Amino acid sequence: MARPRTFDEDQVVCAARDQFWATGYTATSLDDLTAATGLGRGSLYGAFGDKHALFLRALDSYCDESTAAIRADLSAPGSPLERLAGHVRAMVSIIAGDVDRHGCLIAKSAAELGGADPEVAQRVNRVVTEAHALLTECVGEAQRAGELAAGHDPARLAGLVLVVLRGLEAVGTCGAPQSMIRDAAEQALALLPRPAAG
Amino acid sequence: MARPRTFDEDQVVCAARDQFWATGYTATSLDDLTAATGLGRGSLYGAFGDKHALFLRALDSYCDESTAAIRADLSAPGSPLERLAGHVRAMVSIIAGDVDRHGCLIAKSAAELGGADPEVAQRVNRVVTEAHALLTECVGEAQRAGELAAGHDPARLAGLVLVVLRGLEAVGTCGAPQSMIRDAAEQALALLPRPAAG
DNA sequence: CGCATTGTTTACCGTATGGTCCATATTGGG
DNA sequence: CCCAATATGGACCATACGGTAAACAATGCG
Repeated sequence: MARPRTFDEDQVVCAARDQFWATGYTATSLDDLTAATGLGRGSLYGAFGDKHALFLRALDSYCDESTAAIRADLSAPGSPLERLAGHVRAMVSIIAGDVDRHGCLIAKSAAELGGADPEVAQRVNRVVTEAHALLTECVGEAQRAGELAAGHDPARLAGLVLVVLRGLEAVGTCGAPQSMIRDAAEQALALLPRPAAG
Repeated sequence: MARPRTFDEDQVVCAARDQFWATGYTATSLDDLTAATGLGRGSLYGAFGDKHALFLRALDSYCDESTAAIRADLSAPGSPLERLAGHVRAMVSIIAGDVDRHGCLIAKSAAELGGADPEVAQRVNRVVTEAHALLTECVGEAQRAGELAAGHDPARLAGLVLVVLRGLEAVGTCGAPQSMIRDAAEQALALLPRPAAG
């Protein structure tokens, strides 16, 4: 009935996301996007609307993958505390291995647009809320398993873990050495309140 | 001998800094800057060079004030641990009171330009290094005063505190509720390793 | 009072921007 | 084979961008 598309929409969103990730929203031009995706302006606008809509699509893709990665880490094999530690260490690996200093697209978008763009702010806030919920669940499990002290509100404790995780990303983006990032993560894990011995 | 300037350079840098702070480097136009500073393009370029140089001046101003604020908090009256806690709570107040979601200009600049602009990266890294040094000094004092457990490397502990501080800012920028920010800060302070009782 | 020197103002420049339009190409249905 | 329908690619548009230049204003010195 009509000419079929020659591209895969998800692949294009992925390419656009990498471009936005590397150069930020404002500093990414339409020419950058056509070059990154291989699509002409007409196709891009026909399929996604405009630059801002494409960015939201790209951001959504990143957010979905981030949340899925957290969920995967926290539901991996192992005890609750092992899974929590595994997630923290996985984040450390990503942050310490980020040679290009692209940072996290969510943090980057929040910094660049969060204050002025409600659609971005809403997405960023949603990811943080979901991450907190997942961490809360895992902390609760660790408490019930006797790996962490009961008597602490798991949501509050998960909030601290979330703050540490975002802090690791932030200092990494600021160029802190890998050793500081690894050390801080291990200290945070070690200082989580354990049950009284015996 | 020559016509005198009609503006105060520091005041102009301050106005430009606020504009960059609000809208970011790339999204701030020359027109925004002339409007914010009240100066014409000629004066701006005559006094500062170009947009990038003016941004670096603005960033330097912000960095200097930030470092000075940390130093002031950590050398306020009170015991070392009280000063450390005072600084953390001061940061919490700033973050929780940031209704406009401007965030921290250093974090914002690091996110937007840190990966591509070595001059920005260097400044950001310097502030983080200085903050770490100041925190290390204060943590060491707290250990010597018996408020924190000896036997922990003060630099490592200070790294964790720095991570938590930057994390508080990051989650604040992401729209986390004030309660989470305050809670996380208090938990972090409470979990710092104390000397064994007795 | 000139005059050199510097600051200020404004018009202007070339370019890059986000976005649109249209001619062309490719499909399936009649 | 033609037509409706959608996709593609590139020319094109108005505007906004960072930056420059030149005319003009204000100062101190001689």
